[in-house]
Amino acid sequence: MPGYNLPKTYDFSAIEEPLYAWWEEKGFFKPWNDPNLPNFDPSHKPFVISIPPPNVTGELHLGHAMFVAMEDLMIRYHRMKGEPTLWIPGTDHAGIATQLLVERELAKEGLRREQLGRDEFLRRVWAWKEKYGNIITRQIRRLGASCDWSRERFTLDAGLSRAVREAFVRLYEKGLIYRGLRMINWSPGLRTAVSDLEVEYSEEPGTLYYFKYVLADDPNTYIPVATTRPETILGDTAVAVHPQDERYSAFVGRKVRVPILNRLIPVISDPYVDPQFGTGALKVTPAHDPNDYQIALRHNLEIINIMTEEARINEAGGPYAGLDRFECRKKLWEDMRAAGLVIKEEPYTLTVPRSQRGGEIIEPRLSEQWFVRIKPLAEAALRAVQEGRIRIIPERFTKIYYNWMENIQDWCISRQLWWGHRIPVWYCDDCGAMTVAREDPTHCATCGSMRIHQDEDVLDTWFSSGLWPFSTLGWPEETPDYKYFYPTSVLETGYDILFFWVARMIMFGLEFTGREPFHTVYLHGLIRDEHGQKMSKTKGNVIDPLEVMNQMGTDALRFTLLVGSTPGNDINLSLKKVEANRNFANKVWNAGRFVIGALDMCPLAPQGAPQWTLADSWIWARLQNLLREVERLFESYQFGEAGRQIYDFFWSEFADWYIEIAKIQLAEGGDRAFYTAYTLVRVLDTCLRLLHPFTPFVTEALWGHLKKAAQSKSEAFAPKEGWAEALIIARWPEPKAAEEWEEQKVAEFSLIQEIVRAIRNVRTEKKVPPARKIPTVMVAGEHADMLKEQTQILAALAGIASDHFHILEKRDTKPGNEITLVVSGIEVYIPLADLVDPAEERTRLETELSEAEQQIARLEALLAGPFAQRAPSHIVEKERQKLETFRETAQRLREQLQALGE
RNA sequence: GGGCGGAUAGCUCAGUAGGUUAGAGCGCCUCCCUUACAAGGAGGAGGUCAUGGGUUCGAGUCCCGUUCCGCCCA
Repeated sequence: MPGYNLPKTYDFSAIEEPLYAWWEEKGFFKPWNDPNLPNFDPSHKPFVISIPPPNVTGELHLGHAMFVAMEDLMIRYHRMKGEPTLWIPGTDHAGIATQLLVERELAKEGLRREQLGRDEFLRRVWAWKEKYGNIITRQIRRLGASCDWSRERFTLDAGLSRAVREAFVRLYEKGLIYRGLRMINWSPGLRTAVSDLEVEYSEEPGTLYYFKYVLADDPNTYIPVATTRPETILGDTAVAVHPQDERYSAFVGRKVRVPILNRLIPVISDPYVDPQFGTGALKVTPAHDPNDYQIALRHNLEIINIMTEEARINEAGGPYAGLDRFECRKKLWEDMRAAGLVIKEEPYTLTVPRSQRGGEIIEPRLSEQWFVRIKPLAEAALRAVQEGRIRIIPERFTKIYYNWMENIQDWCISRQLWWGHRIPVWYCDDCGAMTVAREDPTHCATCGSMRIHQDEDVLDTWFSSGLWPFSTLGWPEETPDYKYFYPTSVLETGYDILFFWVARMIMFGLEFTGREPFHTVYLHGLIRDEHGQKMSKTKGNVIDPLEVMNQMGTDALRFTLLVGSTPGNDINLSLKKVEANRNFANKVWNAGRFVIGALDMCPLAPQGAPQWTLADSWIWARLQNLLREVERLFESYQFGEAGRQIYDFFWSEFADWYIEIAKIQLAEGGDRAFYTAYTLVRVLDTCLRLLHPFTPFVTEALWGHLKKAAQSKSEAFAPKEGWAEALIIARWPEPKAAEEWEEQKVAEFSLIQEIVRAIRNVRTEKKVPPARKIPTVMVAGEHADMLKEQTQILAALAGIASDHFHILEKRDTKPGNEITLVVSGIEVYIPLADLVDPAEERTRLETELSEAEQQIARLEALLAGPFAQRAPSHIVEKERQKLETFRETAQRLREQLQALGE
């Protein structure tokens, strides 16, 4: 009995790693149709996903687990459908994150990167990357990701760097990249610019500070002004009021004195000022506020920067120079209070810009940076979605995408970091011209001078990520991979990076390749804890996917993520759910053990043509229905629902009913046993295929055992197309149109199930010991023949004593002292004197009768109304059938009650 | 301020072709170690599908309004 040689419990820990190694070694992760090989056939359409590149120095979290599960599901599905399938893995260099990590390490040695110099520092980062860079990819393997590792890419690889260089130069040449002095978001901690998207705004309690702007020519008069950031007073270059504001019109054109510094600045009028806010007079700090900067441009105001890169006050701040921005706020305010310039303070809720990374307060800063002129790119990207060339799932995100694309601002792409793609721009020390080149230049393109130096900054990591779908395939080279695999098929990622990444890939893809980089965008939700809270270290509710896999297996985690989620919606993950799915994997394993064992209990070959039993036909019909459902759901990206249906079929129909009945059929021996084993093998085989994209390990392992057992038994158990080398490349089950006989068999089997449940129910109610067999008489009218054929099964499943079991068409003797059930018009009598209490029996029958009568009344009303005329006939017919059955049931119940009354 | 999502069993959620007795997992109650599986089996309790209207023969599902929770953008 080979089935029983398998362990009783599915032991994932012994199976996962070797299985993954085997898949990879066998080359199953590579597309079977490879444009680099001689037998390549370009006529097959490939299915391609490029992985959302994780941070090269990162470690696995549930977000990774989610996208790997989701993408591996799609990849395995398409691979099994026979499409040449490619999933390109890789990582990105994560400029800021990685640089921070290495700087932190340096700090332990008491070093700063400036002390090492750029080259030495970069050498250290690369060393770091070599050392820790493959942790994340190893962890991704652990999840079962079937990506083609021979094509792995890294954003700082030579090839991808070339793509970045090419992209930059092209945009520059088209005038879509420019350098300019702009108000940007500055991260004082990181000492670099960040993009708009990297800033988060949070409402926080703060203070509104009211103070006096004293008139230069009249020390006793002042304009009251309110601010949330008093330290910026040091950089004020005007006070602005609304042109129509009569309170202040007399002051316009005059000068006021900057507190403490005593600089004289003008009072101006500008419609931007909101007379309702604060005092209605606005202090203008052009170098430290985007709106003030605009005002300054309109009025030609002086622009005074008062802060260093680290947000300390610089020499422009006079006595406050050297103070941190918040220390300065306190000190200045105290000094102003002492000088009698303070009016009052009010609690005020402010909107604080914070760095998405680290959370420090972002400082608006006037600075020279590189920008992408985004409008033309965005317009094309907008059209691609509007015209349906790219579809976003779930659909509601298209609106969000439109909204962002329509209001997009130029993208600040320069970062004051060292780790990244250095901006390919050289400045001439002689003529001052810029040279922008694909190859590092040796001299100035304008004057020929050799005295040139490269821009110090690097590009935003997302700039290189935006090229990912094609840079990974060799672009700008027209490589065989690029020509065959691009455009890719589906881009799958979390909705939180729709703008950061997806939108930019679409813009860049269209701009550089002239094609949409993918036809479908599938967005998954974020993973939260079991009560919907965001996971965070401070809350202590972080679930480590590696730990979960160690405890419950990769399949359990994957199945939980896949089945517990719906497109675009967040998922609340609890370990209880993972545990339930571990149990499912174990259920599959054990059903497999049974089927494999069954092969030993049947003959090698049948004597005659199959005589399918009701159960055989039923499970087959249900399986066919499942195939149709799964196909429909996969096509509409409803993977979770598909998984749920497979789960339900496997457990509640195949395992709970068919396997139980198969035990009886196998015991019959002969052809019955053979065809039962055959059905078991076929259904299990099909289920394993359907489940494989969800739970690759347990299915592959079990399928291997099944294949071996079946092969060693007889070729008669092989699938039509023969046994594939491995489940991962076995054929996906294709659905067929429903056949005539299916409905009838399903209906008949439902009746069997109903009867069995009714008897089990009454057994429990009457506390009949499980082992006790009970006598039973069924009176089944037109169903009698059908039920007779199922005698054995009914007896076994309901615990009926075979030699006291009678199925009749009609009953002529009067009912005696017995329990009576009526199931869909079929009478079931259990003559057990010791169990019967006539009063109880009467009550039970009355309750059931009243329920039936309620249904009859409901259905009669329904069928008497407009429903009968308006609803489709098959729906009406269904209700008529129901009514008929209830009437019959009610009639039987009345007879019983009458008999009881005699 | 604009947009989006959610509200279904004690908890977490499915229910995306509208079909008339609303499902799962977990939790709870009863019983059972029956040779696939106690990570299991059998039975059971538990829901006016947030709310008010509308469309329809028929609404958890479609439309409009309201309330609460969450997210995104400005």
